[in-house]
Amino acid sequence: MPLDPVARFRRFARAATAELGALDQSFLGRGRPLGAARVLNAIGRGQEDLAEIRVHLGLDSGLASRLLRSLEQEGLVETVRHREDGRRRVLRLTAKGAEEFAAYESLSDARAAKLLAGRPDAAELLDAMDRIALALGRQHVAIAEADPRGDAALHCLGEYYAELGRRFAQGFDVNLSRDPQAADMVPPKGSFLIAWSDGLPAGCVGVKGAGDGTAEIKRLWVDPLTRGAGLARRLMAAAEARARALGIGVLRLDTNSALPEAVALYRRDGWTEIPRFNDDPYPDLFFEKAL
Amino acid sequence: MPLDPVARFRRFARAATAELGALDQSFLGRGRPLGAARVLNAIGRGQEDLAEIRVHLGLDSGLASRLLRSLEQEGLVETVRHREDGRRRVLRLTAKGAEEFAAYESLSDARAAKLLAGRPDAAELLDAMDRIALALGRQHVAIAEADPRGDAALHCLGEYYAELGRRFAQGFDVNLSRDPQAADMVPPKGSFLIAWSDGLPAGCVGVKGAGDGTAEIKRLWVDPLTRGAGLARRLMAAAEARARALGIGVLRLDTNSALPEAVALYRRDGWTEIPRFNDDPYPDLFFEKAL
DNA sequence: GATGGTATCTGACTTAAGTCAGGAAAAACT
DNA sequence: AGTTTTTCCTGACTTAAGTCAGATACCATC
Repeated sequence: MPLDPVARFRRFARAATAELGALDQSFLGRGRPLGAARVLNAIGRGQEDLAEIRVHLGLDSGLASRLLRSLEQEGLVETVRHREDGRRRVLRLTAKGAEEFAAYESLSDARAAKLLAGRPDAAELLDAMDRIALALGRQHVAIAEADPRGDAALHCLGEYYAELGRRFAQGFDVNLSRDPQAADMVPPKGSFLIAWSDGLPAGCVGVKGAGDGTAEIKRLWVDPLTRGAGLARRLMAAAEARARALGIGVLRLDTNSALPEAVALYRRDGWTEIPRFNDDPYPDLFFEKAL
Repeated sequence: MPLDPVARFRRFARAATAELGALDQSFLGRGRPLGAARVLNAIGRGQEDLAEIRVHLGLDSGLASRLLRSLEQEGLVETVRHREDGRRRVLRLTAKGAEEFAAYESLSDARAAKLLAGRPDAAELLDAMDRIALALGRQHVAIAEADPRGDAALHCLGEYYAELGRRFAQGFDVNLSRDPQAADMVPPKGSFLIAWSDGLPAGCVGVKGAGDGTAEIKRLWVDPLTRGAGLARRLMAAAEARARALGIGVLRLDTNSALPEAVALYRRDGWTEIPRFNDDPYPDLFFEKAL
């Protein structure tokens, strides 16, 4: 007697909208109509193209224009002519606008914290929420270069090491592996790319440059909850493109046969197996690709 | 480097509202303003008190009155005088209203089915959704008498047997246990109660009447995802109240020391241990309570 | 049967949201 | 250069949503 999937989904939808409606409420309470607050927040989250915002919020062009005008009159937003296309307008928060945006953010954060507080099962709840957010938001993952010593990078690497520890029969100790120096994964020598799912890291890859026109791909990791959507492949493609832009002509990498998905990906994407090129104890497979 | 819980929660909230907004859209598309559609759906879901709906939807009394009026003029809703309180109005869908409600339901169902379709990970997704819906909606669980042979009852009992199988060292085979005849759990002899979480069963308990003023409590089960919120206790209290109403003076039950939470609950709620009163192979503890 | 409280309704508002036709400026195309 | 397309703006609307001050009918209580 399994329950009806549609009924389960709809129960979820009702519960979520009932609770999450409360989060939308934080868009009120600052003396500004919902529409204007939504536009302000879209700009604050980095959308700077009016057309983009119109599509995203589903607004009529006249309405969007008026809402923007009211924000301008409040002194919260300023518009600059687009450098290449004079018809377009680039939107930016003023200092006052940024303050106002921060106020909305902290209202939302407070509501979220309150909903989480005092739940003994918060950890499992958050895991379930991650699963859903990542599944529903797969399309919106964006890859961007990041500091390999930043918090997001450390999160990704921590998860990566933990997974290797689970997957390798002998476990995995970072200290036994040649830890790639972060300095080699910063331009102009190399690069470190993170896949961002709505502001949270969901995957990473490092390009560790040798400084001689070659580099190694390191630390390819994808959050287990987002796997199966081709993110690893997108990360590899982004890493190759970035390497090319940095003037790197040959990429190498080492990996382990205990990671068959990764090995299959490399073979499929034009990597060729080569002999061992280091004495790291963990890898047993080595690949190369000319760019 | 764990991710910030608030950020995770808010990512979830954004992903969910973006996707679930689509479900709200099904409230449009039938040529009726959102407000009226929401009232119609609230009535269709069983809310028949105008004040209740006003609170639930957060409406001003004037607004609620007008929305209701427009539904009446469309011939979708009729109002009856409350039997006990003449100020109140009991709301009911007309045949035409029920049709219209069903149309909204199937629109929503179709959207939900579409969002689920083609997801290879639908099963895990639904588990995560259940967890969230049950955690967020704990307050809204309602206990009601149900047919012990109905689909919901079969679902609960299936889960119950499966859990016993996991918890008992020797496993559990329904056929070895004295299966309570469903007929003994139907009024006036006994009762079968289900805890409903927004239309889906989240727990159950049976009162198996002997017909001589005594009865046995059977099949107390709570969905693992809702545990820890006192639902078992509420179910037991409801079962006792129902038994009392059926003229039952003494309740008995058998249980197993492999189910310590249940045993603790019985002891806490005024049950006293008694000697074995049947030869069922599974139980090793026996309790009684005078009503 | 007077008093106070409750549930709903009515009418007169204000504000927000959404629609639509048209127009100006800039870009893209021919 | 002329035409078309794109991007945004403006003004004149309609509709929905929300507010508020009473009015009406009913209930409970003394």
